[in-house]
Amino acid sequence: MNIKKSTYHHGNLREVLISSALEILKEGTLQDLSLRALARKAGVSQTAPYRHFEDKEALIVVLMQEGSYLLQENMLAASESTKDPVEKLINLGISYYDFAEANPAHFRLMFGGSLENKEKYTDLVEIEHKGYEIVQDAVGECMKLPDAPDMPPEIVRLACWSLVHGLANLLLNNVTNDDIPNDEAKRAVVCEVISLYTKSLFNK
Amino acid sequence: MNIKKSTYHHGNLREVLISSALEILKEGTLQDLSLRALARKAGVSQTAPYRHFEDKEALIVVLMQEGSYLLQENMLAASESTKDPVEKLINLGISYYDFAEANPAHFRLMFGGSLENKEKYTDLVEIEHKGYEIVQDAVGECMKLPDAPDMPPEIVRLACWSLVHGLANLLLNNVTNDDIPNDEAKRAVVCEVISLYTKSLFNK
DNA sequence: ACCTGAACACCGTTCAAGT
DNA sequence: ACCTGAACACCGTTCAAGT
Repeated sequence: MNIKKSTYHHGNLREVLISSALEILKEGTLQDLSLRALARKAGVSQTAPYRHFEDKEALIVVLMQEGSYLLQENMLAASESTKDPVEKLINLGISYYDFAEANPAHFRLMFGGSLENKEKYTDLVEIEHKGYEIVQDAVGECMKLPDAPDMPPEIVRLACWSLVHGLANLLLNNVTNDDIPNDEAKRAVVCEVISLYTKSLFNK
Repeated sequence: MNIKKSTYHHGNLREVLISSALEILKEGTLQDLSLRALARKAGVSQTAPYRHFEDKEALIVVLMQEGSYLLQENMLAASESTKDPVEKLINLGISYYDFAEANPAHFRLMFGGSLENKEKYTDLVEIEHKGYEIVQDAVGECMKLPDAPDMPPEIVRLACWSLVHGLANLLLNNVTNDDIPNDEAKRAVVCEVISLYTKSLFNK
């Protein structure tokens, strides 16, 4: 029968801790994310996680990488739904917002300044770079349009990204006091703002 | 001589705690902000702050209000430096960024989703509303221009605010991996992005 | 190689007690 | 009215010890 008994404990504690952490990010807040809570969930001693993560920051880095993957998957799926370059860019922005709304804690962890010296984590930097490239490519296609602004594409990219990022943050943290009744109305506002933006930029 | 001896302790512990907290926000990170640390700084027992703040959240609300005042002062000062409506809007945006760069921890506290139910705190909501009005007024003046977009002004306001807010957040948290060498270069990029935006919106 | 237990220095918060 | 001290339930992290 060759039953694999949990050797000493799991053997795959690292994976269990990560997926527990992802669950907490899905359901709870950043405050709920602690190494001790993860250890408790896994039925393991408080100090066991330290065999797999040097410290809490190391766990956070992995979660940020995981978040980048998820976000990029969403963005790629959204951009494939059309051939028109401006629509592609719009869909990219909306999918960015959708990710933030669906994963608020994860989004905050990724973009809330959790890391003091991000440059240290080259893997993370590399993965995030792929996200930049997705935006860069989409903006690049739009810049070929006849009415595209006469500006360095990096500036246009940063502008597009800032708009969507700011929009997601403001709506996520309930900063705007426009009486937006529900999530559906929120999303409609997002579409409107993004459309206004691409129209202004590319005259389309 | 009528020397006011510190009655039992200070008498003005509340004010001392608030200004200590502001110091911590100025010099340190959000993690450094704790009621116990404030009590220690004031030379008072760990539980003394609870005579002046119901809980940590109550302190945070006061700090958010204080931050809104400061930000609004900066914005008003910046917008008074010119008569041109578009320049006014640009200066407003730059002053917003400058505040974030000069007060990163305070900025994160204000806009990082620190509060679960902000609606409960009517004083805070009211103060923040004044900030919205500053932006609203500036955008309103720009909307009178001949080439202004045919869009509800609330949408244009949210778009302007989102752009600047996103820009501040991305640069603050080192999310962009463009090799921007120093703070001066960062600020130049901010000016460039904001100018691009107003030019696209108002054709100016 | 992987995990435990005790320990240290932190948190927020409550509650009875002191002036 | 304002503050203290002890206590409880949490953190992150270290270190010696166990399997």
